[in-house]
Amino acid sequence: MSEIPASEQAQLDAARDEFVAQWGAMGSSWGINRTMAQIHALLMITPRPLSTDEVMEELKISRGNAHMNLRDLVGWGLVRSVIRKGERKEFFEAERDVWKMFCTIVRERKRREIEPAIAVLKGCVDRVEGLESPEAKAFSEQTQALCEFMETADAVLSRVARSDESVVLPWALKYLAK
Amino acid sequence: MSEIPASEQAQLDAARDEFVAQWGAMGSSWGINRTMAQIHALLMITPRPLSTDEVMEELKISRGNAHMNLRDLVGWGLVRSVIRKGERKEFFEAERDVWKMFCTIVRERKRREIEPAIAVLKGCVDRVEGLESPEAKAFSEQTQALCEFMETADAVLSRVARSDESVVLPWALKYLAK
DNA sequence: CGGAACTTTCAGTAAGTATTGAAAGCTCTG
DNA sequence: CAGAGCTTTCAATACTTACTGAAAGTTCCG
Repeated sequence: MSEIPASEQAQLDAARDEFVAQWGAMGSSWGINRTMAQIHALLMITPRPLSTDEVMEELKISRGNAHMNLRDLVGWGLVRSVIRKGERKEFFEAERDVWKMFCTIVRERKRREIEPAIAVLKGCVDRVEGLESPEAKAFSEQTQALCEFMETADAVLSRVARSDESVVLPWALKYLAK
Repeated sequence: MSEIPASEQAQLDAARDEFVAQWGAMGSSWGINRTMAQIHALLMITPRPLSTDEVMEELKISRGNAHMNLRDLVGWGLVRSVIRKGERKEFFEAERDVWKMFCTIVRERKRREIEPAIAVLKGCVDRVEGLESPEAKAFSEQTQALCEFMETADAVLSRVARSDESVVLPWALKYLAK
């Protein structure tokens, strides 16, 4: 049996806590709720599935909170639930491949945010069709430019996130990075 | 003098309000404060610089709020202030070129969010260097993968946002979009 | 210098979001 | 079909973030 000094364990625990806290803070600034980001962080760095109770315990959060955010993460496709045979409890495990994670996030944000935005912009463009005042012209031009931009972004992201390409992607991007 | 029927004006106003409201809502979901996004929207679709008072009036917000958010927008480089000769008031005008806007946002988010994130991740990697337990190994591998990912993203975005390329960019991306 | 015109700050408050904890719902098993 | 074990929901509440409005600060001009 190999030795794992208590001090090393403490050092690791501290690093893990730091990571979870920071990932949570980052989430906030990207419009993602702190707890959700923390749970995600915790699952990413834990090499085995965790139960709701373990998540509650680690992060000192309530059952309701843990439950809801785990569900959301599953909804995003970033976490999957695992049922062990013979156990009634549900366990959760995060996708650990960063490129797959990236593709998943791109795909979801595209669906949840970019596509609706395009619809809204198109609506705005339509509403002023045919108006002749200079103000109307300015409005129409700007909304149309934004709309085209979003459509291009949408198309580019579709290509980038095409799941069967997630193996090539790191390679391609690293090349792009020069 | 050309005719601009009141109904057309009303139609335009409604469309403008809709656009401002929706852009504000979009901002929220991207972690940007609603008012800031609304001011940005308003300035984008107004073909002349506006004063703080005009912004307050249009959006029905307080002076303090208008002021702070205008400052933030200037800080992001999305809005510039214009001083007309002979006038003491300050006016504000948004960048209208969507590709320049895009580059500005990329550059700022990179600086404010990606770079600090890389620093944090590096810190986490360092803290567990040399630890041997399997848990430590898992942690170290995951943080390292995230760190490399962020560095690649950082490099790619640097290239994309290089300001002198903002003319080629639309072309390049439209090509990428297939 | 006095004060008009405008900008900036910030304590207090309002509005919006996230969290808790307890109750209600399932589902399996004896 | 009773109840243990686990999940789900949600009203109440805590926390966070954004906004207001008034006061203080700056700049310019006669």
